[in-house]
Amino acid sequence: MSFREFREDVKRSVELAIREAGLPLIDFEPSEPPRPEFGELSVNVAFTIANKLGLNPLEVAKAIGNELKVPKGSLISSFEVCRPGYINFKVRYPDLNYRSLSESILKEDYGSLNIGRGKRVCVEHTSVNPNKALHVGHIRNVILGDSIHRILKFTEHDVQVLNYIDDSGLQIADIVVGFKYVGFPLEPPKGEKFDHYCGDEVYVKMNELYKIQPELIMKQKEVLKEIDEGRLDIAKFAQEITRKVVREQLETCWRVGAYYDCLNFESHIIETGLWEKLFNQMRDKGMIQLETEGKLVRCWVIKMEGEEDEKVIKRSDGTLTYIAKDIPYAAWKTGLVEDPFQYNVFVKQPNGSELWSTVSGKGRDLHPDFGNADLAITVIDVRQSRLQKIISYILSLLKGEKIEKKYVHLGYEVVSLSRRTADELGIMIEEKDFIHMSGRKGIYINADDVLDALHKKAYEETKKRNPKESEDWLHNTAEKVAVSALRFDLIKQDLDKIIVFDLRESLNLEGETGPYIQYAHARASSIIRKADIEPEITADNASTLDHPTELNLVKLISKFDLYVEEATKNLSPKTLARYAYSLATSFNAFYEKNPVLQEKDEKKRMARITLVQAFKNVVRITFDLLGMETPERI
RNA sequence: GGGCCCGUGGCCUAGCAUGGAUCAGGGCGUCAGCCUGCGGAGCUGAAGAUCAUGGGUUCAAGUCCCAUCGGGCCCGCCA
Repeated sequence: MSFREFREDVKRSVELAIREAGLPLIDFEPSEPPRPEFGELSVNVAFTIANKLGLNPLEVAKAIGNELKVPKGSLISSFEVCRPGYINFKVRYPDLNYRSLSESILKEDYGSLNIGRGKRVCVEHTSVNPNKALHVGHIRNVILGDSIHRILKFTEHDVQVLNYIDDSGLQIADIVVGFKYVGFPLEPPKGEKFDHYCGDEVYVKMNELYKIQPELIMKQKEVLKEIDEGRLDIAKFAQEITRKVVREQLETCWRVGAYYDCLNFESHIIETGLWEKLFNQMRDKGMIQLETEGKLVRCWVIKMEGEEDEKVIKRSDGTLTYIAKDIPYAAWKTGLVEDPFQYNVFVKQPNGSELWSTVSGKGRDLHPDFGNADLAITVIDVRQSRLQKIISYILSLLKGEKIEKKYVHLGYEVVSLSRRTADELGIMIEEKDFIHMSGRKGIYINADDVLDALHKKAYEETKKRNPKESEDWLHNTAEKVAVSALRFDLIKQDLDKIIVFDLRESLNLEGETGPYIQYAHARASSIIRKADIEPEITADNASTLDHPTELNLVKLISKFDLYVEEATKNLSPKTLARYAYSLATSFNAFYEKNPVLQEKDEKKRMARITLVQAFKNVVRITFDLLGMETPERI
């Protein structure tokens, strides 16, 4: 928080000086200068003012500088008017050291903000069709959604995490046909997870079979209709299968540290009459029409303003399309309709929390409130952008006002496989550097397999460094390292960049990676363990921190809440991932140059110990916000 | 055909919503170094960039606007 105070000190005193100098007050933000000699903050408002008045920027900066007074008790140590027209400020380090370290040294909630107080948010993520296992691409979705939920919670939003389970689509019919009519055994081969088996074996093979035996497509349609209508036998069987797959998928999600509050089964949207209600509303408002001629005859369609084609929401055979069911769901999320669902606990999660789900028939009387959020965030890849826009458009029509601020599509680019990894998996790929994943075509790498490979590598590395530790401890630690490697790898870059996943490259645990940061944390932990003393920062010993690497680390720590704010406002976990990395780099630079335990000067030693402790605490909190762990030793 | 996104050293990437300071940050890879001090998953250094191209706006453009080229995606009675 202390760097924020410094920034406010700078801003306020400059504003005052501008007024004193009789210049027009223009809104500005102090920013960080490119070089350390220029201080810690810089103001370029002189350029804007000069431009407006047709004056020389340097003259304007000087005029402001002449009126500038450093307020007593502020964190400003000095300022200087520089060449083309900047006003540069230096921070009073001894004070920043003291304030920053005493705030950050132990507090669990250091850096938390209350910007979300009273705001109810639901985050929908994962939402993988329950006919297959999660591949790495899905993990990008899971960790994005999970990290955002953690960050929003940290900033005091009232967050609920939803996972939408499409248990009534064609892809479910595919595996049901496989089990019921093609004769795939219900039991997976020994040692294979059921979700892997359904996806890798049944689903992929069914899609090949349709080409050879077109009569199966008739079966597929039949089954779909039965599932939709909820007719006893097949529908019940489909339910059993999808729930079984969901349980297995959740294992993978939990493995990477993602937890949920509620599963929304698509079938319940029909069952509760929620779809019917929305359908009637849309029809009465004239938003949808029944086509009476043309190729879409007997379909109910919606036409978007400025769009050529209409979108089918109810097929001529009476079944519903995917988007149809998303409309009531979105309406429920944003509180446009009363909650029609019944709930029960689906499973107790490894973190101790209860995961609820919508249920058929009667659920529990007492349950948490779901839906009805001030802000609904849907995490889904960019290929869904158009559809999400349509949904948002429909919601706006239903509500009678713009809803863009309430219904947010958080889109991200897909994860593809590198040519090398595709080759190694035996996937044919021609002329391209990468290949997009496809569940149906069997082009993907399962998340569990990636995690297993990472685990194996991390295990070897950890064992080298901790040869005497138990197998249990080693595997436990290796898993934490593996998860941070994968999560960090998938969260560190911008959402609009395609990630070309290369298994061999991902196994490199050096450089800009999660394990690099965990390693720095483990080094810090080792120092604290050996110091075996209660860290204590005082105004006196804080002033002994004066090496550039010490000050740099203090400065970064003092800016934590500014990064939290940015990450929250932009829904951008990447910001915090980069922050964590810069903390670690900065710590390693400090570590290289400054002995802690060997330091002779007692005050200095204590100050450094508190710096190490503060670093440790802030990395831990940051990693926590990104769903990664920081073991004491790795 | 209509729409969206990307294009920064051999490869990957930050910076772009709020345009500013004659080193455009990192990482991987390559090469050369660093431990009788707290963990070498580390640190230091070197080589390597017409910020895709061409215009425009501006005192100032990697950042804003337009066009072009290259790559990806979306536009289904699939989800």
